[in-house]
Amino acid sequence: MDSILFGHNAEERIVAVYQTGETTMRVAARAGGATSSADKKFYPFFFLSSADLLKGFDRKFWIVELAGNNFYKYLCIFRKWGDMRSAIRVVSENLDADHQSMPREGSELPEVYVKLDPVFQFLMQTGTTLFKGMEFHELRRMQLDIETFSKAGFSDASRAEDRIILISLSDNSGWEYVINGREKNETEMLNELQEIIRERDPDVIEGHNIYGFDIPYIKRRCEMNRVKLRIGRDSTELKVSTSRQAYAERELERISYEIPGRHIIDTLLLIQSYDATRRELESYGLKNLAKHFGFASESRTYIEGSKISETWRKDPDLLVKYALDDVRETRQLAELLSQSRFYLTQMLPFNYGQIPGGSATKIESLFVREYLRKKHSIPKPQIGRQTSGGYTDVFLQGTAGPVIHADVESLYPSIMISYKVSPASDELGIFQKSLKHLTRLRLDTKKQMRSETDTVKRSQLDAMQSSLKILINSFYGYLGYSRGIFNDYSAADVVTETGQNIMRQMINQITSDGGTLVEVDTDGLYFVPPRDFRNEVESNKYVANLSRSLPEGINLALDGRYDKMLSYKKKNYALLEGDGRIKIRGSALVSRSMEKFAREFIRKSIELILREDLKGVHDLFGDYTKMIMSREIPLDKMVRTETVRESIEEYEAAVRNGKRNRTASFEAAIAAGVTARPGSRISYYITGSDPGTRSFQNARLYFDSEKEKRDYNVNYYVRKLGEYAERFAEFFKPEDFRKVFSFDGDLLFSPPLDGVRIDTREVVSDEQKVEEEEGE
DNA sequence: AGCTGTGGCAGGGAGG
DNA sequence: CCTCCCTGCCAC
Repeated sequence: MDSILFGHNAEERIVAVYQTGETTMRVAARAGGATSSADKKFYPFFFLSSADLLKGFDRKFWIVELAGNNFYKYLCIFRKWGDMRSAIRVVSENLDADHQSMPREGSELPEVYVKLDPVFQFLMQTGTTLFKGMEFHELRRMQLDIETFSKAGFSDASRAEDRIILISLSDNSGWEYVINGREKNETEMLNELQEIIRERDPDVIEGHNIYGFDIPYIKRRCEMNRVKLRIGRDSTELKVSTSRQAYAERELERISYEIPGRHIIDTLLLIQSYDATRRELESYGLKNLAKHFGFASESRTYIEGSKISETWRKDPDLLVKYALDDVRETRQLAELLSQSRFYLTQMLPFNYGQIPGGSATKIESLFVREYLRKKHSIPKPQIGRQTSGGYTDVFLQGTAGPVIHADVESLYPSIMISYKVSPASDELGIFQKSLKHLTRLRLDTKKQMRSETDTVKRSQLDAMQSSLKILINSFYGYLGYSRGIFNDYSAADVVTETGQNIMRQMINQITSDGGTLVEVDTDGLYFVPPRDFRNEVESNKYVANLSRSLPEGINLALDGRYDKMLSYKKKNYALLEGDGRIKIRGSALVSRSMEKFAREFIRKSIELILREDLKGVHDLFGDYTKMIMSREIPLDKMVRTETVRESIEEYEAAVRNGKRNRTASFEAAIAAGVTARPGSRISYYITGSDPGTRSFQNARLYFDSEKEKRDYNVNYYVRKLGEYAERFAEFFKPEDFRKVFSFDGDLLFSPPLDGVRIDTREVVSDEQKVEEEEGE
């Protein structure tokens, strides 16, 4: 490569521009990496296991020999970008569809391995990551939102009579602007948009569902109006790259957009990954999110999607206000969700906006970049699997208190550092080095954060330390990751088994001290402390004592104290906090797919049981029975909502082949003629009157507008209520359970509950079972 | 195109 | 009834 001129100086943050002889390439991260030509993938660099593969093409490549004993010993770089069809053929033939897929027993991995981003960034930026040294607020972020007019009531960018009526823009300096379709025709609007983008020169363009709606819509209208959309940093056009993917017997086309020299951030994607673990959001609509996060302004203008065109005719100024509110909320949402991604960009060899969702990919990119820098060969994945996991046990079923929750701080990372666990293939020792470095960096950042008084700086430091935490916690998972090139299953087993031993040691200690264990899961223990250690100060002291018995570098910390705990089964329990609040954990007790009435019933029952109000539980059960029988409960509370993992086509094929059974969710969707794709949420309820009905035969899809229909199967749901109540049978003697969970109907008197108590019992823990077996 | 792991509970259908 | 097997959701 003759010269590399690369981006991100203060004035012009083009990602990379480089020259190879007579050809100049401008690269915006991945787009330059993988182009498609005549169905042959074209990769500018790749790793090789043997240099022989490219014999005869010497003029076309640079082949860099890498040191060490790992599988891929050569790095290959194209010298020129033209005329190399045959070379590409050689590469593609060795690069079948499996080149990055799971290694299988008996099948050899390809001789060619592609890992684009780290190599790219290494070559482009000589190891310097994007935005290095910058603070989030220095980034020029522009928000964009369009409103469209449609006679038909829904937007279709390709329809001649539809058009863009408003383009609202804002940026983080507080600037706001609306390009108004009353004054300009669409061509003028699109041209003005380009002028503004060039003039204000944002680093980032943000929007809610901007990939799914705004950009493609603008792009299509530009084509129809014969306007070139030159909004790249060097006035190049918006780039569209399509990739095909064979999926469920048909081809899906994936479209992605790039603005050379700028970054696109879609807040919809950010919120999806935010909610992936939390699952607390009802909807991903901008207005709902603004309310949820508390930045919806009180004077916010709300207009229903279907009323946009009508409002445009009747009250265009109102629509302008509405459009501005949209960009303001987008700005705040991005502010909240994109900071940690910004700081990750400074650490990882990825472009902002292209940071991968998966944590293993992030870690691996660090390794590959480092190996490249040292010109060292890279390994291929191990075949096999991890065989052990976290230690989980329950010792008590029923109620107990007061209860302490203590957990080993960063259990797996601490073990990996203290016991020097690292993958066998890591010849350069990067795993330990980067894990230690990132851990130290995080501790420093947290310390700084604690002493920082300025709220803006504090939130920056918080974003930084939380992105570090994400990275650090991924190291363990990466060891057992089947597709990780540096994976090492036995190292993963060492980590989990060491963790198990540490937890067993804690359990034995607490028991011999006279404490009572309730539940243990992976790195945390719930227990009633020994008699003399029950108030806050003493609890802290006790946990500190326990911690001292652990190996160097492994620390136990007090995480919480609770007045009472209701222990149901492993990973399923409820906690009563000092202030009266209740936390419920576990899919058997809280689940988003569960009918709302059931969630309510379980939550209320738990609350009453924790407060020892068994008469209350009895009445509650009676009330719910009555409310179901009289259809007093609206339909929306009887609905189950399930997320499906397959399309209807895949489902039907699986049923045909006997690979799976019919299920209510799919049958409801099919009966209603609704499509379902992986990830679709299907809401349904059971109709008819037979209580023992097979649910898939009587499942009906639920629509939001049908709340008042109430045509649900009363008998089925009464039975269902009984099944939910069955969960509580674990907490009573059988005869007591029958007294508490009985429906009095027209009886004048309820059965007396005087002698009824919560029956807390010891569970034979897995540990004891093992001991018994050994004793035999 | 992109994908971190194991452990555990519940429900439902099918078949014995 | 019971067991097996699958799916979905969740804890960590």
